[in-house]
Amino acid sequence: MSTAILWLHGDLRLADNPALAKALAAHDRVLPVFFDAPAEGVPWAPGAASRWWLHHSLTALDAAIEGLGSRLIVRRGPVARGLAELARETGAQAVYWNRRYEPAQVATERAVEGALATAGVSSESTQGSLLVEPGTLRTAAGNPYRVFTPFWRAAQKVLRPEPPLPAPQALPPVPGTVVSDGVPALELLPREPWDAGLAASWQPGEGGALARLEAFLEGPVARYKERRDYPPEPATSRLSPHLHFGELSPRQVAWALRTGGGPPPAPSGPSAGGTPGPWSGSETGAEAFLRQLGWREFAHHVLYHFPHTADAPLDRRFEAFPWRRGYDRLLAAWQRGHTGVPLVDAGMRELWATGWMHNRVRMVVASFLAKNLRIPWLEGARWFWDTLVDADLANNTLGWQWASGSGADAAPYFRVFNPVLQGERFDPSGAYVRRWLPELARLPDRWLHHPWEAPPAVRTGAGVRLGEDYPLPLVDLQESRAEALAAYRAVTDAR
DNA sequence: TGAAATGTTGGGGCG
DNA sequence: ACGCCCCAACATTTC
Repeated sequence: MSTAILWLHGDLRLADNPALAKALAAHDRVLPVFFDAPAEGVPWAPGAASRWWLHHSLTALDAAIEGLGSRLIVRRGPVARGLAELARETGAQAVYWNRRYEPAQVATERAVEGALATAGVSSESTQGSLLVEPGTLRTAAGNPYRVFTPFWRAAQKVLRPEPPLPAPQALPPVPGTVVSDGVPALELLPREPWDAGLAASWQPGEGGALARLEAFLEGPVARYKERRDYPPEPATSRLSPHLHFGELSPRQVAWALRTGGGPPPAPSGPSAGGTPGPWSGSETGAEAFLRQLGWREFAHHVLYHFPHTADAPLDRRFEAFPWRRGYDRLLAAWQRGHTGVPLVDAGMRELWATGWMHNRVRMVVASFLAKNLRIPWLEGARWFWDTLVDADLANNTLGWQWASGSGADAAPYFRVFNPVLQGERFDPSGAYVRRWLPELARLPDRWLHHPWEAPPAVRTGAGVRLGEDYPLPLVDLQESRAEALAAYRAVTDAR
């Protein structure tokens, strides 16, 4: 009897899992194992919201695996030694996993390969978490892409629609002698019960992921292109945490977009060089959403090639940026949604309450932190890391580098969002701000996004006393914008 | 996947 | 009728 180990590693699903399929095809027995290696103090160890999600996702996965006649083995790290020991215990000949591309994950996989080689066990890794394997795309000059548009153009040339692999109908049982610590032993849930808002907003696990995908395809995707930028509307997919934990693969999403999300793009055949992109004219909702998956690809690609960017600017000139000093009070106000700028505060409160924030608002709050407050973007990245259920090192890093102007893509430093204009443009009815800032709900639309400029009588009539019911803005938007531009100019001029 | 300043144009009020 | 000015609307440039 041949035995394989399936090391689950950021791919908490049974459908479209290449490592699982490959292991099942080649072995009589497949032992699914998850390792938690929560070394304290390690940079970018999972935050509180991620740990909450992981607990529930693992619990769901365990139940699904039991439904197929097996069970999930849960153990504590370190992974390399743990896998070698499990192989010795069970006589496994091979370990299968799907590759991941964050710097620490790459290092862990190298360590696993070394330990398994020493133990005489073979390593079998497959690609399942991205549409395009990092390292395979290069510019004409042979460099990794740093700008999204040419990256995505190149990616589309190699992308082929592929049907996802089906989930197995059954799994061979794990021998009773194999010990699992169980999910609760990982102590992933918060001690203080602050997670009610998360539980009300999300259903972690493969079932929840597929349900969310189906709901998106049945409704919002058709008008995704037009509505995705409007925070009060339920126009986005909310698939990000499911994708992060691998409860759903991008290949499943891409396939569903082609087959179930409106008319499939015209078959363009094997790419003829020189033809315009498939959606050079009018982009459909499905295509616009696929482009967002493209940003996820791009983020992973950039972090893979520039691993220092998780902690330092991609553009090294920005290491000399004159950040504000002594910003504790301002940072705390931003984190809690007490900046006095309604769209910023609404976003930060949505994040705290639900573990998620609309993408348009993420850009606005990030610009406000890095530019108007001139607080180091890493502080924002760390807060997002701890509070987002979709916290993902590649996406978070790219997003913050983009917003701070120090990183990838053609995002010039001088792009400073004006949160008042952004509010008036993307939340014109004020529904989003009123939902998250009930203390401002009675302000008329005209003043909702800048209450400090409202006539006193209007504020009184709406029951808003600035400085008491709602704060005055932490900084003057025009002044702080000018200061940010001056600071950025100082850095970018000094080559 | 900006915002603000600056430049240009054209309609209309008015002397 | 004509020129002048104002200014909204739009385009371009700059940060």
